[in-house]
Amino acid sequence: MSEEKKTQVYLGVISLVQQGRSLNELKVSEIAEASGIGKGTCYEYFSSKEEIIRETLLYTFHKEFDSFCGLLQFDQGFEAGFRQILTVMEKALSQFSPFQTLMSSVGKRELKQYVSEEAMENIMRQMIRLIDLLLDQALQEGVIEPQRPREYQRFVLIGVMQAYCFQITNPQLQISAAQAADYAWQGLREALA
Amino acid sequence: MSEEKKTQVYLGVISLVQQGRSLNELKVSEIAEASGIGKGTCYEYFSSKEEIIRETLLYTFHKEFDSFCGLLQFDQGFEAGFRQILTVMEKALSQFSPFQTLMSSVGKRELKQYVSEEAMENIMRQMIRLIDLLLDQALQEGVIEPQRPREYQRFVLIGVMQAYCFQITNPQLQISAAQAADYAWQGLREALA
Amino acid sequence: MSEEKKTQVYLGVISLVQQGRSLNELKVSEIAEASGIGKGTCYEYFSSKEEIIRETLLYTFHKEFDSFCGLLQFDQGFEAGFRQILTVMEKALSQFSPFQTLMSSVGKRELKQYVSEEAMENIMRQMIRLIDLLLDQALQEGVIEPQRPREYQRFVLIGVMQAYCFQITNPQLQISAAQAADYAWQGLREALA
Amino acid sequence: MSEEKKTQVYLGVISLVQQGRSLNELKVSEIAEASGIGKGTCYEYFSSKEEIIRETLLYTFHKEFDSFCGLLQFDQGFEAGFRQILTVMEKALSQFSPFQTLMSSVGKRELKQYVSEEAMENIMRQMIRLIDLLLDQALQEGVIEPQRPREYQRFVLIGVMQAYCFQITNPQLQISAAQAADYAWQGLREALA
DNA sequence: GATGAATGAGACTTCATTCAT
DNA sequence: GATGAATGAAGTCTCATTCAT
Repeated sequence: MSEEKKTQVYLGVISLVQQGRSLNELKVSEIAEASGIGKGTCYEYFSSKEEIIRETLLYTFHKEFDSFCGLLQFDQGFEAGFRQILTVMEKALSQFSPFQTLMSSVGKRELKQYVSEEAMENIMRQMIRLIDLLLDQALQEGVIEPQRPREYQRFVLIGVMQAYCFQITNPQLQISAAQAADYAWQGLREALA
Repeated sequence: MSEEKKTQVYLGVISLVQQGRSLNELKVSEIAEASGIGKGTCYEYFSSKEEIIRETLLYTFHKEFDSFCGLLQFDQGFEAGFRQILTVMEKALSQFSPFQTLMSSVGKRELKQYVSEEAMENIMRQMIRLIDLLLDQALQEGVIEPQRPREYQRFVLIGVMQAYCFQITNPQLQISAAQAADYAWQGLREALA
Repeated sequence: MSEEKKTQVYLGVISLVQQGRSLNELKVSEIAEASGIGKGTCYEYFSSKEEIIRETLLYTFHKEFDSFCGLLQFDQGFEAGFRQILTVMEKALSQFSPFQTLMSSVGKRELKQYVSEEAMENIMRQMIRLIDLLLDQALQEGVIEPQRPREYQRFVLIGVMQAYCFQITNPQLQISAAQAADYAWQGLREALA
Repeated sequence: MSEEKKTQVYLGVISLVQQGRSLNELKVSEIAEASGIGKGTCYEYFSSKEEIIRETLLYTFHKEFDSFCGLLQFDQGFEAGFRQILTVMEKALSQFSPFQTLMSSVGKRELKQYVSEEAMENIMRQMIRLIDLLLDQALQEGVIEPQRPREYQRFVLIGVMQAYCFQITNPQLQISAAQAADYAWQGLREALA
């Protein structure tokens, strides 16, 4: 069936990138080989190489975003949920998740070539909604003070998560993941309490 | 003189990228034309297209980093200096500074192809030193409490700066630059005081 | 099939050289056109222009050497066989056989670039073997005296054959092929009887 | 003076070829460097690269031919003179004389591109004249019988000289230069006496 | 539907030649 | 007269795409 074959191609592209190739140097012949299909067959399901890459990016993002959301736990309290997110992000970053891997091989500029402005905005909207869900839970549990404007709350949550990722991906800062998670939690508390 | 011609080429590349082209789709003929020299002349000063791009990245980064450092003010107090940095970053991001522009058109993966691991680490080291300089000033002025570990201090400073950049570059969050700067300062104070 | 396409290319190269082009001035596009295939197709069967030329030389030599050997007749006596060789060489030289044509457009120096030292030595070894076969027949028939050392016999046979070729290819000496063949036979007899 | 500079260039070309480069791969920049002059200066004395190569070939040939003729000795008898020629040829071949070196790097085909048909014929005429001079001396001394036609005499002389060169340049035949010279003399005597 | 041989546009790079100094 | 920086025509080779099987 058509969607299966397409997925086969997505997985081929992902495997190549995970082997260290960068997206814009992939050849159609490589993709076909990595996907276990013939070169010509790619053109039965996609109209061009660019479409293959664009759709692979979208596929990967949705897959990863869904699994990311699935891992979220709102039932064991905000702190547990927050730390769970950090863990998931750390795993994604250190294990080179498909999405992370793909993203690291395209610049923002190229990304726009592949993914429409609209798709990007949609993604961003979903992320903001997720952030707000988390903040709502934190408020309910009284972890953070209610009087702060929502914009500031978002600012802080984004900040600690980004700082966490930065620490993880820059070993020169010489902090363990656990230590960074504690700092993230501490920073969040102090800035929002 | 040789360095002048090279600079001419760097500027040609930068102008192309600022016109919206992405680094890895540039043709040598375009670069030559944008630089106002003949195609063959490029090869008098660089041995390959890759060398042109690599050296342009290094040139741009060093130029920008120097000018960034030059704009720092340590003499009017920490808060003024901190806000100055935010302003500079905002200007760089919103005006598409050459470096920002170039960076947005290469993924991390490609970046490694062009810039050696060692050069990357060197850059990171310089940034950490800069962060520490700022934190030292904040400590001297009593803006932040001395008992916190330096790692945590860095974590927070990086976090607010990254969050600030994130707000600036994602207009969907609907915050003005000034507002975001206030949040950054507030977050810094609350998390480190 | 792969070997057929390669042969198609060999024939293309040969036809170009027979039209007066010299090997090292051939362009891939010309070769492709002369072979009746697309430029890119050449690179499906050969990895570079140099490989095309090298393999064409080897192909042509083997083909010609085989047909040369096939024309040899050991069954009608030494003189008939010897004159047959001269005839074959004369035809090859005057009709611009593929091999002769190719050889005339590469210097020894270039030849070594294309054909390995080992291949050259192998060829030479085969030629010596051929010479010895002829000399053995001459000895059996009593055309030449047995007491001469084999090295001298070879020396003479090579000498008359080379002189014959020299006469053929230098019309200034104003000898007909038939006359030259008679001289070759006479010289051989007198020097070896 | 003009001729001096030209000679400087000839010597530059010769030195390059003696270093193993082949004529048709030389770059003007290399020739200029090897000649110790600027690239542009070449074009003050020659109108093109082809002219440089053509004139170098002519220069080298004439120089070598003259020195070859100069070494000939007609005053110590034919055998001494004949053997002297063999020695000179052997030296030229084994020591890679400039001419020999240049010749080995152009095919006959290329040679025609560089040297006019007329020049070639002229050279051949001179060689025939030389051969005839030698044969005259041999006749005077009674080394060879007078009744043979001149064409046959030439045929034999050319044959032994070519066979000698062939032996020298093909070590696989495993004959020393001295042995080959004896065979050459022997062959000449037997075929012409 | 699946394939991969064939293709040619177009990329990078070289280098003979020019010309301002 | 001497130079070499600048040039662009032209070469080799790649690779996305097509299409006959």
